[in-house]
Amino acid sequence: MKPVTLSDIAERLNISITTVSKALKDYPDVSPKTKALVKELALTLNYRPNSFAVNLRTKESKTIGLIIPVIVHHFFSSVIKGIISQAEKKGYLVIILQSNESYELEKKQIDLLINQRVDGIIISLANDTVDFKHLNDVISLDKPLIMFDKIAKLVKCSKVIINDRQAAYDATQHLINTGCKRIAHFRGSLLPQNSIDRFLGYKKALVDNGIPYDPNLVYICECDDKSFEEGKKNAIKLLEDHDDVDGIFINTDLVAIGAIAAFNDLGVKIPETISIVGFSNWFMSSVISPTLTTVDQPGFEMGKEAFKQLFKEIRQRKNNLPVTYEEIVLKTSLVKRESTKTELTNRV
Amino acid sequence: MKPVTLSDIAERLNISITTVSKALKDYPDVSPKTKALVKELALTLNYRPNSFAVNLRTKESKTIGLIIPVIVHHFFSSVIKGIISQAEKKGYLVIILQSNESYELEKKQIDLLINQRVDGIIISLANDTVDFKHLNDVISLDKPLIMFDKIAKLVKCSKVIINDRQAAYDATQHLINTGCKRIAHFRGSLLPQNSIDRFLGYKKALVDNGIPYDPNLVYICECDDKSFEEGKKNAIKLLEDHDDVDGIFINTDLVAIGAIAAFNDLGVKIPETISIVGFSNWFMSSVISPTLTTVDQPGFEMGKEAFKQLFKEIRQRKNNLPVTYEEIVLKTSLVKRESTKTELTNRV
DNA sequence: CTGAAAGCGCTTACAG
DNA sequence: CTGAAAGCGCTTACAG
Repeated sequence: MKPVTLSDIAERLNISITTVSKALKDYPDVSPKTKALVKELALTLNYRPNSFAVNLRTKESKTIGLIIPVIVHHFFSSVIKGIISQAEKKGYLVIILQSNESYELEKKQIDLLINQRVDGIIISLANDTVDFKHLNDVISLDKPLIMFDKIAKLVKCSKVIINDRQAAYDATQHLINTGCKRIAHFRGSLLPQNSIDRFLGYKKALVDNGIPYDPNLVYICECDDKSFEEGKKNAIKLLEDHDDVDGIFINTDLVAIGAIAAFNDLGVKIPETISIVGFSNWFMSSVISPTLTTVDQPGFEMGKEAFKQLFKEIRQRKNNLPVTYEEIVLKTSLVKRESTKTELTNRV
Repeated sequence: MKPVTLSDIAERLNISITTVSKALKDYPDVSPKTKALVKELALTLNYRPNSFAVNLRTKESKTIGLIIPVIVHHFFSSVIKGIISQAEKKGYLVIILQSNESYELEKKQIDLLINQRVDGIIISLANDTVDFKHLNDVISLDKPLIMFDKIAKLVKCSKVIINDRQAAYDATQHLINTGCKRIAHFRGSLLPQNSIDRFLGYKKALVDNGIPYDPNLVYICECDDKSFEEGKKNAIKLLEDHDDVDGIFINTDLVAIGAIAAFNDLGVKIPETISIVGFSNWFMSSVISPTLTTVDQPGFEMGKEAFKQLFKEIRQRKNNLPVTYEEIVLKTSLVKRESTKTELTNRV
């Protein structure tokens, strides 16, 4: 059964394709009578505009692309949900690709999306990403690009982020306020901006509180598929290397949960012997034992904001208005749970 | 900057559009010299075929649609990953929609995808879905449709599932083998097929072991956003209603984790007082305390198989071959952990 | 109020 | 080996 076209309707009603097209789109210069006839027939024939033809004519696909490092991931799947829900409201569909934290794949996927002629792209960078040519390509093609979470500061486009440095500072300050004196940090890979910023926030909090920064207390965890294992491994290593550590600020909840598992196995008491603060507030963190103190990162809202900004820029470009890049910084908060002690009162 | 077209290349080289098109697609009837020239220029101009025009001509979009009930969900996000990874290999992109377990939304989304003219659709039904007209519409438009996990038995299309009944039977049998005599069941909503099948498996295991089936021991949990809370609530209720229960088989891990949280709070010992078996093997289940015995459901593989079958049917239709619907049943296994006791040996 | 016509950028059957 | 031409199904500026 071939799909119904405008010309099928035109033929049946003995009018022109032009008029059918205009009637369906409620142009003011079509008589109400004709409109009614056309619309009725379109309905009974179950007419559906051929999106391929519409796209070709309008040069728009009402589709956007999303590239994320990992899908099976509480934070990122929340972002996906935020983007999709917002896109749907505006009549946009979302094509999702997973870079697997690989720079090479990410480049290929950007290319795929450009070829597909999506109306815009939202991306969170792979840990691997060392070069931003592929991103600048998108911009030079005048295609809206929004980065979120793992961004590249040097790329000129809008960004949706949190204040990673401040959030990390506050998390570390909390450890200090609860009496920790020797605080380690499990950081993420070296390249991602947020991993750098969280590290800097940790360091600054120490220094501001007169605690010497000791690079030996900083462990790197590759936050990919094996985050949990990395957390376990590094927790054990930390204990061997530095048995005087009494607190750890950890880059990601999943790594923190690995550390907790290791400490539970070894009989190390949390928070009495070692306090732990994570980052992201995965759902899991509220149900493990002990529950994890962590930074709440609003994934769903970040997704929503990312799409909203993208939509704004798509419209601006379409109307030939100047495009303004924005840096949208969302609020985070520290969720205090069992993995840290109560803050001491009246500290100076 | 306008995108480069075939005619731009043709003009520059003073040859026809036809020849350019054929050269780029390596038609045998173009001279090697011309091919080389065309390909080189295409490369330097960074030519990208206009997918809208290609789609219009070929009537294919190399894009498929995926509708899932929830995205922030370990099982479903694993399926997404499986589908996307497989689709990418075959050059297909995936548009993802979330039905939020709503029948109305699901209907709208099917319509959206048909309008978008995706090459095929993969779906797991919403709990709400009572009627299958929208699905039969897809089929009558001769568009490939694959259902997975939450399927409708009556709809004639390929399906990727597990043997829910058998898996539930085995899970319940395990509770019996570990000495449980009075076993409750937290089931899912009434409509979904897998929720029904898991219930039937539970029931059959009881009967086969000479344990009377008691409908009062079956609690319904709406497995949506609030699964965890539902698990908590029902666990408390169960304890009030029937303090002699010594085992529970629970429809979904997240609900089971809620139940565990409630029992931990109340000081009810797991598995000594009550044993618990979940379903799905979420990552979380391996890190909570006690770790959860559960049925491993291969989400990633289900996604891969679903796409493979879809791809097969797309090809069959394209080549006017008869389309054969298949029911692909993937293996599950019971993962025994701390929430159940060791099986008694030499039982008859 | 209606419609003929051009054109979006491709692909492909056909002629030479 | 090359190319003119038709056509995929729309939209829209323009003429009447």
